[in-house]
Amino acid sequence: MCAACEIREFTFCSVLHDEELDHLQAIVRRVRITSRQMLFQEGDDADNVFNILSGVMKLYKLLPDGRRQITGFVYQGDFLGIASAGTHSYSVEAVTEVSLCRFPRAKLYQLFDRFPKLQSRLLGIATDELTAAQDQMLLLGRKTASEKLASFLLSLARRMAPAGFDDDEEVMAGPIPVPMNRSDIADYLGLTMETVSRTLSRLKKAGHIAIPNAHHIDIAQPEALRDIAEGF
Amino acid sequence: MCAACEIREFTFCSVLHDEELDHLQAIVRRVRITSRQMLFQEGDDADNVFNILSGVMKLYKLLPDGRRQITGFVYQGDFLGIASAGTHSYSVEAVTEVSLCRFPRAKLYQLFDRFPKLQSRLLGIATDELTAAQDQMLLLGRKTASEKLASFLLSLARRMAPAGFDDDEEVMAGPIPVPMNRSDIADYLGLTMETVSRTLSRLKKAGHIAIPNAHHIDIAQPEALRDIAEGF
DNA sequence: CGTGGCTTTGAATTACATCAAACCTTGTGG
DNA sequence: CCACAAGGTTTGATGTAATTCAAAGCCACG
Repeated sequence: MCAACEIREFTFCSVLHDEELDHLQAIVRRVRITSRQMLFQEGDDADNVFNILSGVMKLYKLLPDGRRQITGFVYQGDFLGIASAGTHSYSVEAVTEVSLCRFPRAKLYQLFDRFPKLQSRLLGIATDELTAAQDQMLLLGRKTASEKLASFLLSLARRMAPAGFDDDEEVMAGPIPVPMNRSDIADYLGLTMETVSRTLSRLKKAGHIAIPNAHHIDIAQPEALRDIAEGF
Repeated sequence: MCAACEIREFTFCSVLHDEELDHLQAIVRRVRITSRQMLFQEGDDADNVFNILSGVMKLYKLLPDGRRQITGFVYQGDFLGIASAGTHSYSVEAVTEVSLCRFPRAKLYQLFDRFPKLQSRLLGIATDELTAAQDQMLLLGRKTASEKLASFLLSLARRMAPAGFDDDEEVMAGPIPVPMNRSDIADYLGLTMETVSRTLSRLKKAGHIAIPNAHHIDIAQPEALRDIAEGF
């Protein structure tokens, strides 16, 4: 039931009020996907778009010899599937168990006529993603391994931090869950798994972070990490 | 006069027909900018959006120590200035002399109500840019210097090639103008100027390209270059 | 417990960067 | 009209951050 959706206010659905939401309700379908399962692949027809209810997924592109670039991770509340040519230009795979809302693209886009604010919202989302993509280009093209890892950890904290994380006050409440493995992080940052591991070890030795276990990282010195991330 | 605009059919303006175009006409202003002049800078209020009539501009982001990442070049017909937070997240500088149409953002966006297809078009543009950004992430994160240069030259050919260039038939009609300098190319591809120069020399020695002069490159073997670009 | 799949650490290699100098072009003033 | 100054480009020698190859640790699960 969309009207009672627990993450409604964090997604594009929030632009519609209760009775308008019925139109979304009419075309949506909940889907559940287990870890490592593909949602769709590069080249597939982009028949559906999605909204992440819970879990984490990775978007990536491949070169013929298997080199992989992860272009983004999507988290709870994120919109997924804006595609240009009618086919997807990247593949999507679940990092954790994921549940999502699936909308037939054609039907959703038909609603744009009746609810222009839906389309405005989508334009806003696309615009934000574009800004994020430009930040990532700066990271991939010009940042060092330490700067890449620092940037990544801070952005991960923004999305995965347990309640209590406050971006302004620099208060980190406990370790951040790191759902993806070292290989995924490497392919997201344009590095190798080994370099990711080594660089995390160095950040740990410097006292900037703690690593209670491979899938949890504690940001001990947010301010220091931010300086590194921004290249100071 | 918008209705008589020589590049009308290649821009977002094409979604409006003659009388609708008057509304654009009412808010547009032509601007001319000389080479090396800034259009706007990272952090500036995004009060205007632009349409390139002629010339080439570069978009870039900087790190505090001066490292630069060029996130894109824009050419004739390209739309410029989609920004998220109300401020620009990148700087824009003219590579050549440039003339463009300037639209006050607020006024243009007001037209979305009356002409929803304007907004659809903008969403389409944002979507295409997002796809291009993902391709560029793959390039920056995972391609070698040769692959980067091959990709760049082919994309440049698509935008700068003299009439007669046919993407399918692989017919290259004469040398491609290369308006940007080696340093710009380097900052776009995440390399140094020297590596760009060396790599071009190697492509030349291999017979894939000819370099009549620093600002013109002839793609002698498009098929070979494409294979390199795609990582085969 | 043992086995398989991550992750970490170590040693050797390499693609690209850095530092440095020579080599054009192009424009300018004598 | 030529010399030469300035800015960009190319080429060379050397350095290094990150990769590659390899092995050892560390869990988690049956």
